[in-house]
Order: sequence, then C-alpha cells, then structure tokens
Amino acid sequence: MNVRLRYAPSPTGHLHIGGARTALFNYLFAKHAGGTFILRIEDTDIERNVDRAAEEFAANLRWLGISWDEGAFVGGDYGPYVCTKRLDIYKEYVEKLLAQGLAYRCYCSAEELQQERETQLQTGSMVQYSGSCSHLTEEQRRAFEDEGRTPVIRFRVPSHTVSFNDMIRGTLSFESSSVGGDFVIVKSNGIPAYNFACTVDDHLMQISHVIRGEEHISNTPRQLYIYEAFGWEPPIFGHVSLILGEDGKKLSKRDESIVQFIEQYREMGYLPDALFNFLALLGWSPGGKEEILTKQQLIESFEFDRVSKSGAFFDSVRLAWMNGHYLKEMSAEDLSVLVEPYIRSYVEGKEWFTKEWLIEFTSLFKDKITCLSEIPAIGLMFLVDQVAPDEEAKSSLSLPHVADLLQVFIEQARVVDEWTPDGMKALVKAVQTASNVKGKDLFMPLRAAITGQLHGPDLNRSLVLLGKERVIKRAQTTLAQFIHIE
RNA sequence: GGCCCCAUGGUCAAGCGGUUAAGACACCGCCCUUUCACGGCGGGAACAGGGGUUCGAGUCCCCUUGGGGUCACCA
Repeated sequence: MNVRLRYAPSPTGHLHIGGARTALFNYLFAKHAGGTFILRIEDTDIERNVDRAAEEFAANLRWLGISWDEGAFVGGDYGPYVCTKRLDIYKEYVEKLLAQGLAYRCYCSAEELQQERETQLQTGSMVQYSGSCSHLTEEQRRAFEDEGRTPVIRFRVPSHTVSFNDMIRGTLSFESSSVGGDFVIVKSNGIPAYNFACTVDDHLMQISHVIRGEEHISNTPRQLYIYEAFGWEPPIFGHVSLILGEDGKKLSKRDESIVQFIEQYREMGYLPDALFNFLALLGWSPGGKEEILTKQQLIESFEFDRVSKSGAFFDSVRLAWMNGHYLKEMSAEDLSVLVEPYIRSYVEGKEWFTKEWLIEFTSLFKDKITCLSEIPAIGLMFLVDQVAPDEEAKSSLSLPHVADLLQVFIEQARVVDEWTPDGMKALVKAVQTASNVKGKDLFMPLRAAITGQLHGPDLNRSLVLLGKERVIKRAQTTLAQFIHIE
C-alpha cells in the first residue's frame, strides 16, 4: 500500500498548536513509512474563509520544519488541492448519489430545523433530523421551489451499525441512530459540506491514513456511510487526543492562558526545532529516556502504538525549558543572527555595534534565556548608553569605600591599552592593589557602578563588551550622581 | 440529556501479568561560582474507587466515580 497522509486545515485563522501537532503527526508517520505527505486546503466555508490564511498556514508549517510533497502551493497528480477548485468534481459525485436515491433535496428552513431541535432537546429525546423531506413527491418539491426555497442535499443514512478500527483506540462502533439523522452533504449555497468534501477528496487523493483530532470521531461514521455508498475502501483512521488548556478542556482559540498560535512562538523567538520536538512529544513518546530528539530521530522512531489516548495539557513551562535547551546548544555565532532583530532598535547606528560585538553579546546571554524576546530586557545594560542603579545596586554603592574605589578604577581604566578579557583581569587586579579592597567589596560596587545591577554576566567580559569609553563614562556618572561623600 | 472517548506524581509520560512503578519539566536541598544563570549531585511526589479473572493485576473484564468530545447548511 502506498502510504499517503494529508493535513487539511480550513483557512479560517492562524496555525494553531493543536493543528500544528496534527500536521506533525501526519508528517512524522508519512516520513517514517517512506510515504507522501499532502497539504490540502479545506475552504468549503466560504463565509469564514480568511484572506491569505492559506499562505500563512503554509509559511508557518514550513517554518516549523514540516514540508509537504504534494498539495496546495506545490501541486501534484491529484489536484487541485483546494476544495473550492474542486466543485465540479463534487457535483459529479452528488449526482450519482441523487440518481441512486442515496441522497435527496431537503427544503426545510434553518428556522424550522432549529425549532425541531429545540423540541427534541426539551423532550430529552435524541437530537436528529426528522427526515421530513426524505420522501417528497415531485409536486411537493415544486411547491417548495415555488415558495422560493433553495434546498440542501442530504445523505440518506442507512440503518445499520458502522464500525472501524482506529489506530489509536481500537474498534469503535456506532449505531446508525446515533449519527443524528440524514446529514447535509451540499449546503444551500451549492458548496459541499465538510463530511462529503472530505470523503470524496480523501478517496480521490488515495489517502491511506487519516490522522486527525479526537473531535472528529463522531464524524467518522458519517464518512464511513459515504464510503460505503460509493463502494469505496475507507482509509485507516487514527484519532489523536486533544491538547488541553489549564481548565482541562479542549484548547479554545479564545483561551488566553496559553499562547496558541505558531506565529506567536515564532515572534517570541522560539526555535522551530524546539517547537517541533516539543509538539512531537505531546501525546506521543518514543519510549526511551531521551527527550531531546532531532527531526530525523523523531521520524525514525514514530509509531502509533505509543500515541497516547488521553488528552495532554499544554505545558508551556516545559516548552520554555526545551527551547532554552536548544538555545544553549546553538553556537553564539549562528544564534547571533537570530538575536539581531530583537535588539536592532537599540544598536542601530551605534559605533560600537559590530558583528563581533553581537556574537559576544549573544554568548553572554544565550544560556540564561528561554526565548529570544527576553534578550532586550536581560541585556539592556549593554544596549543603552547610561544606566541608573537599581535599589540593590544603590545599597552596594552606598558603602563608604566606594567613592575612593571608583576614583581608583577610573584612573586605572584610563591607562589600559589592551581592552580585552586579560586586560580587564589585570585592571581589576590593579584596582585591588591600589585601593586595598578585595572580594565582594571590590566586585560588587564595580558591577553596580558599571551595569547598574548586582547580577549579570561575568564582570570582565561585561567590561570588554561595553568598551572602554562607556565603562569610564558610566563610572564617572555613577560617581557624580549616586555617590554622596560625607 | 443521547452517543462516543479517556483515567500512572502538580505536568509530559515509561510500563503492554511477576519492576524497589523508569525518565523529563516544575519544586526543595547541597555543590560549583566575586553575582545571576548554566552545570553536577540528592530529595519529596503517582497506579481514582469497588468488584471479579489469575498462584500473582498499574497492566485483562465489569461496575461506579471523575474528566473530556460531539450532537450545524463549521471544519
């Protein structure tokens, strides 16, 4: 069997972490089996379609490291890969169903159906379409048409039970009565509804495995009936558990406790490999003890027997840890390229800003952060000309020996030729000798005076990065503004 | 409410009849360190409950409880 999987988002919004994970599982399985991964755009809800959304999906998928062999934007032998460009195809299959009496036109209005549902809900009975239009005579039909009603087309649901073997959950079976009656396959605007388009497309595109979210379990029996009506072999289904929000419920796009869109992670400076790794491990486990895995390793070990049946809470703290890990593993040089946009507004036009400076700056902070957008805040002391000491730093500067210490430091700094790590070591040593201050009493006030904080990267490297001019200037400013000599 | 799915620490999870019930994140402690981090070492912490089956059950079956999904001319 040719292994062919597809991810079929509807272009109604941004790429969501849940959607990305579904795409990822499809991708991993396809690649693992040496098969084909396909991107299809399910745009049958023309009201909700968002301009450029499909392009955005594609861009974010690519950024994440998920590429498709066939489908929208890349083409292939089973196209078109966009539903609204396949209308003629659907029409042909609807006609077949209509001709065989397997589908029929329904003239019930939205209001009438709504009414029906409410009554059913009140009486506690099952909510389902009554089938009132299922056996209309030609006359009745004409009468409805004359009233100006535009029909939908409904699929006549057979009365037998359907079942299928889910890759993740085993055998699932459904009574015919539980699918809610004859369902709509073509909407009154002439466009097919999801269950129909999806089934026709999956069959025509020869999809072998359908991996999708658990919320689609209840759609599966409907689709199975359609496969059956056409005499088609259904694909193998696998329903992945949901990603849960803090409240333990399916992540709602309106839930603000969790950052939900891939685009946002990208903007925050998460690395695609980290997100890829994290998402792959959300609801699946390779079994071993290793958690940091490359795309290649993930592809090699991906199997459905370890896909979890229960929902998984999206733990952003864990994602932050993982991203931090990937950040540490990157070289400062490579990472500096990604860091630059985050500090551009500070460093633009500064004479001290060079490629070497950027790399050193990156190397000073890359082990301390969780994502790149934290960089400007944590590295601010190096990005601005002047710094004011924070409360902790002020108290360190208030020690009685600090005025003399800074005087000595400035004098010694002025005569340093080699503004290098070794030079800084020598400088601090010289200050120690000349001032007769050592240890914390020496380092802390210096750090406070130069960086405005008591915490930060290695002092010598910090001095080098700031450069002679800024260091002396800051020491002078601190001396003048924040040291009060009694 | 009907139908369906799920159930191991706070979180992600290993386990597929016999284990002292892995590992990771988070948390706590210690070490490293002129600071903050990083790193290293160590610690607390789980099989929802009840019945079976079996010599033996986290693992298999049933019930209860709890959570979730879905009931559209949305996907």
